[in-house]
Amino acid sequence: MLSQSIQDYLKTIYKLQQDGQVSTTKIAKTLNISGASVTGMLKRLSAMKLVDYHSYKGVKLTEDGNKLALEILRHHRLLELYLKESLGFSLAKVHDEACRLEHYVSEEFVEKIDTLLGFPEFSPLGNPIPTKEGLIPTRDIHPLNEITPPVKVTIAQLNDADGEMLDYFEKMNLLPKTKIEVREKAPFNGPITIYYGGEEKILGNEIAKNIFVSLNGEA
Amino acid sequence: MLSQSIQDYLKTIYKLQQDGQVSTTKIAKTLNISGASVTGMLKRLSAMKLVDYHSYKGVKLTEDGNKLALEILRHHRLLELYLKESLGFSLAKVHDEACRLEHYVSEEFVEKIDTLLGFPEFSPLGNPIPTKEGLIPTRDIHPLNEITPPVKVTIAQLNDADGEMLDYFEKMNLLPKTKIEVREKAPFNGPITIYYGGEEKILGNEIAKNIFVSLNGEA
DNA sequence: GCGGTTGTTTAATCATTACTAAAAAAGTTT
DNA sequence: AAACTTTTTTAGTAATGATTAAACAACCGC
Repeated sequence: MLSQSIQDYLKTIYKLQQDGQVSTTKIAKTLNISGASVTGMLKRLSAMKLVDYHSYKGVKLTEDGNKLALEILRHHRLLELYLKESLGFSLAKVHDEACRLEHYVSEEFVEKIDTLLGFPEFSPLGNPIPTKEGLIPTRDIHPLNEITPPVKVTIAQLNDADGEMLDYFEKMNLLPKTKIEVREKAPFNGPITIYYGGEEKILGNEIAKNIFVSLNGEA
Repeated sequence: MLSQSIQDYLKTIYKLQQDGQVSTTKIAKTLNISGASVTGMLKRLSAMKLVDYHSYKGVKLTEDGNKLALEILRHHRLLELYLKESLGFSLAKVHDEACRLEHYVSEEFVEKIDTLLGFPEFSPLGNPIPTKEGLIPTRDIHPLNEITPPVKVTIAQLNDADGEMLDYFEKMNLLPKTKIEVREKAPFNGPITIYYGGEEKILGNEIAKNIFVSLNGEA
């Protein structure tokens, strides 16, 4: 079995890959460790053929690495849903608990909760749950920072990469299924003005990038 | 949080303590590691004030160590019951899965499954589940090797220390609630002849030590 | 294209937790 | 009590996975 650490690297690289080039520093920041540690681990992962890594050039998951990352995500997101639905955990705590457990639940455990939950497609944060075969359900959603106002949208997905940001979303009540009105968007990646719950709020671009919305009300 | 390794040592020492003096070698055998590793760890645990350790004299858990060991056991046994009752795991797999997860579930997780299960007192293997306050439910049970035949008894508890032995119990269908007839016991810790499920079986003393039975039919 | 900033890698270290081999202490025989 | 056996500890080493400090590469502005 892969170490917890390696699993975390793979998961992180997978997620960062969706946003473009993956650099040492990005990984280091995401995992809150030093860049040097990342370099060291990337060499190991490269030797294990889980990533393609070339000094100063960034990393990419290999076929194998990708498959493993999807398995880990599957565990994580099924656990999230399970913790919420079956054990009544609050959204705020679901992510952290799943982050710890995902490395240690057996394949059988995951199968069992998958069945129990009726083979769900999305986590409570709206993230797609890869199937056992590595297929990822898709929806027609858009990052909030690319929405052109004015328009009414529904929050569909929150990036589950950053625990602190999730705390913020929860505090702000910006959760999946919430309907919001996008009122204004300042140019040059400026802040975005939205209206929901009877109030107007302003979100920075960086935050908005992590909120995905659907235009058709699908949550 | 204590490392998985430290938690395993504490749990092991706790269990061995119930059988008398705890030596380096006993711990090493139980955990399947070298004696030298144990010596090293005992020094660390001693420095952490979790055990009283004096070279060549054996170990004892301190007050603090005992408290932690009970917490770990609580996690383990509640998980066992949960995996069996709520997720339908087979008895055979419950132990291993719980062994892995016990180190990583949060206090809140444990509270939730405790409530869900109705604050149970015994694990599926019949082991007492310590309460949050560290109290241990008791029953009037006896190790099978100390039973004087002939008498009919009910299996109440299987020691959950050794995975392989559990496999054996399961294969032999020697599980809690099973009613058995103790027919004969050879002197000088000799084998014990029992009858159940329409057959007569002979158990070695070492095995019998790990089976606890009740005389009053209570399982 | 030179100098500075930023990002990345190397090198040396540390903490954990295991290991083996050898030394030392304790216990057992005779 | 001397000799032998068993148990335990010491000493030295290894793998993982993190660290800092320093060297090195890449990019950016002028």
